[in-house]
Amino acid sequence: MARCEQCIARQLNSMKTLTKEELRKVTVCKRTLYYKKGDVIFNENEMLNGVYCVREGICKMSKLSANGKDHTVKLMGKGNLIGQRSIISGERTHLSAVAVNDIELCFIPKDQILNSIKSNQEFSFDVLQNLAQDLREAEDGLINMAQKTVRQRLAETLIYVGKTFGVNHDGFLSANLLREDYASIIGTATESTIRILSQFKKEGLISTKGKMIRIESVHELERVQ
Amino acid sequence: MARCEQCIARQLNSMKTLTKEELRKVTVCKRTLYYKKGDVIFNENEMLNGVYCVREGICKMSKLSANGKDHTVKLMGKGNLIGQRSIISGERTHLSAVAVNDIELCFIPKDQILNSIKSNQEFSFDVLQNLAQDLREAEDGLINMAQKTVRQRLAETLIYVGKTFGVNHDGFLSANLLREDYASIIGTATESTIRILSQFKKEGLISTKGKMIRIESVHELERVQ
DNA sequence: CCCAAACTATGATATTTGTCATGTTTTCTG
DNA sequence: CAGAAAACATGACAAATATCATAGTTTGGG
Repeated sequence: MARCEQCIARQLNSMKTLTKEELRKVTVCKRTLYYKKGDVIFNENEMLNGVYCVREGICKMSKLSANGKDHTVKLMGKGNLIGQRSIISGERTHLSAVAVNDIELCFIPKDQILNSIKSNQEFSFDVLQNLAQDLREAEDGLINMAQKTVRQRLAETLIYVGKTFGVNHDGFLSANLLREDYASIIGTATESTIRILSQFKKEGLISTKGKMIRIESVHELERVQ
Repeated sequence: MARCEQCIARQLNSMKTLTKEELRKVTVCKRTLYYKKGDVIFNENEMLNGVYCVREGICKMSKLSANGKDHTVKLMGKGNLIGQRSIISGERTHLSAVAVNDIELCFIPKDQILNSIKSNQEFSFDVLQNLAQDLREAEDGLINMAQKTVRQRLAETLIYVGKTFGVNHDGFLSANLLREDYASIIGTATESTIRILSQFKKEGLISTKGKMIRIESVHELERVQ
């Protein structure tokens, strides 16, 4: 059984503030789970029994709309805690979690988290700050959706994906997202995404090789109108 | 000096869980402020020294975009705490707060709030749950912006404003918002908002008298496509 | 109570984005 | 490695929404 004390993912979230004793308990009660690309971790409107800490891979949090399309609210990578909001509010999930590529998660029972929130003030405040950060990001996303063009949102998303999930040895974005995934994030049709990627390519802002995308000029992407 | 123990607004937010001793302290250090319609409580990118508890009136939280328009992320009414997120994260504001009509606020210094978060576990957890709720609302708003038409968003906003801020004796919405305010909330042009309100009027979903709006059928508004 | 300013209203037109159709390329699997 | 499925790509057209122009109506301050 892998020891949580040595987990890198933990350093990236509130669990970095857990005491040694709490970490020992987590090590004992956690379970490591593996999902394949496309697998559903949970659906909308489910009760969760714990949170999932991402150790490897990318997971998308999305909601299905009436017309059958889904919108991706955010991507979760190494260190992100999936289901944290639902556990705290005690409500059912309002988003589904789906593996974008093969992923490895640690499931931590909710009692463990809730107990630490109630007993460990430092942990509790860190969770509070994390939620405040998430809230800010969600509000900023809302504003982007309202005020920016599809072109601008796609440009920003490419930069974000590059910064957050990095690039491989050739400089191509490591997060191997489909055009459809990008469309779901920026809230547009897949065809529109493809069309704009073609424009970006013509304008020299990006280059592609198959489905892979390489950013050629972050600077110019930032200035897209 | 008004005593916080008896304040109705307090019952509507996390401050309902403060101890008598804490409330006494808040009563002493709080200041009551009055703003006129259009007054700015704070701008984007300011450091706050405390939170503002809405006692009366409505305040909009919005962000200015590059093209000079602003987008309203949410409306704050009686009991809402303005600036809570910024105080918790320790960051500057990312939204501005502007009075939509004449309002009365209580300013509470941040130390008072932060001390209670650190020492009062019940209060801290309640704030956590509030943030979780805010996060859910922001994410839902993001999805609505991406998936719904302007017509649907306007219909939902009218229902929301009716439920949240009530109606006057004639059944007209009490929150006396401008067409421009609605446009800013749903993320569209003022003209589009006016045009759709005219459609709703023709379809019998609402009626108007000057700038005032009365919902004639919540049921049908909910079904707008 | 009158007038200016602010707000509401509507038409004409432009722009953005979505939808449908169709073909090509890439990737996966036996 | 072949064939099928999935993903990518692009054109033509439709729909939604923004922008600009212009006019009517309401509201608040002197």
